[in-house]
Amino acid sequence: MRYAREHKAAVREKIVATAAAAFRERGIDGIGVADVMRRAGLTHGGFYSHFDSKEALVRAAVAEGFRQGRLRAGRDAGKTLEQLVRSYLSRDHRDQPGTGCPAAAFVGEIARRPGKTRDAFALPIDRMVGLVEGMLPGRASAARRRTARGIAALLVGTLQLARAARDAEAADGFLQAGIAAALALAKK
Amino acid sequence: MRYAREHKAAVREKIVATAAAAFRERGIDGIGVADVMRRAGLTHGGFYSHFDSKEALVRAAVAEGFRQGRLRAGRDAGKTLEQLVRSYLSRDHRDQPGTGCPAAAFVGEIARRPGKTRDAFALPIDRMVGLVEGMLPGRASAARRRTARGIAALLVGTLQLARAARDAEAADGFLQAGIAAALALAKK
DNA sequence: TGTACATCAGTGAACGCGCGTTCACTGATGTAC
DNA sequence: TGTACATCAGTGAACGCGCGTTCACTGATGTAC
Repeated sequence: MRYAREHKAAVREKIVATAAAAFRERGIDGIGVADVMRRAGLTHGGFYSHFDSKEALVRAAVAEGFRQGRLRAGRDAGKTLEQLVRSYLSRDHRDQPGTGCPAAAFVGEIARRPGKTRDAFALPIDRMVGLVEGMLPGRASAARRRTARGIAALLVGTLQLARAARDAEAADGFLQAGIAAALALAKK
Repeated sequence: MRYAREHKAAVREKIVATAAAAFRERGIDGIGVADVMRRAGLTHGGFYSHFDSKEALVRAAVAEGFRQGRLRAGRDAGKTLEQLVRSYLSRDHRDQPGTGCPAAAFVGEIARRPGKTRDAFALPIDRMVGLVEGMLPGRASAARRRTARGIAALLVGTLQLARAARDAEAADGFLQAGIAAALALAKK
């Protein structure tokens, strides 16, 4: 059946948004093309009229995840660093990877992906560091960027360890430790 | 052919050591049973006389990785925290994931693994935090453990971001930032 | 305005491939006599 | 000490399954007349 003018672009957007959530929840290799299409309410055969390959979808989904994510420049620019850190290292974020930070979700897999996929990851990471940097006191400098990178790495590492933890004490303990450490670094 | 008394245990150990490296290099889902056996100089059919399933090997390999790893209590207990941090966040460690820290290698995948595998990860993480804690100044306390957790998360996050980076400036920049941040946290 | 045709997003069966796992078999060595 | 047999780690073909990808087909709608 033939569809109206903007139908295709809307469907593509739906597939990308579905994939962005599914990949973050289950890992890139943990979700197949057919799974994504089913979640989007379609059949898998039509996938290749939207994308050249699964890897092309992965690239689009990584970018889309950062666009929605908790560290979106637009949404978070008005926040203080403390608000951002507490939101990032919240139980809610820990328990909802599908709508959470793609940096934490993908950082472990991304190094094994093709170059173009790695590029789609590297640029938003730079923006994430820049966002943190902009919230730090003082003027822009190499030292401020260094601190921002440290805080970004701390956030990503903490969220992952909290998600990996087996008991509530450890899972909450990492979140608390991450918040305290991030605030300490910000004040230096 | 029948083999001498301790042959089987030695072969099992070889399979586990091979898997511990291969899983860290390529990810758990990135390496198959047949790959591991081939790397160990065997054929895949014999695998199941050593392990009940691939997941049983994963558990053994995770534990083995921590036993060899850069944060082994025995090897690193004499080091200062600064020495440990500089070794952990070295270019060498970044570029050699196969012989590197299993915490950084597996933390992203482990949450999606069965409970027993997650247990095999959680215990060594506790030991890793304990090792860092023991290197911090002051007496044991909730605050000291919190700082140790923050430093552990920072190390893991930094190593992963450095490995994911696309250019040398970012890859080295994260390592430098992680070292500076870890030392700052330790001094607090 | 009404009709015939072209379009092409979406369908669902099928492809080759690699995965984890199973199994009948092999054959060097330990054990029983 | 020498011989026959049992053992069982390792081999390699085969299993079902799900993956990414391809393809002939469908049919509602846009376009041409």
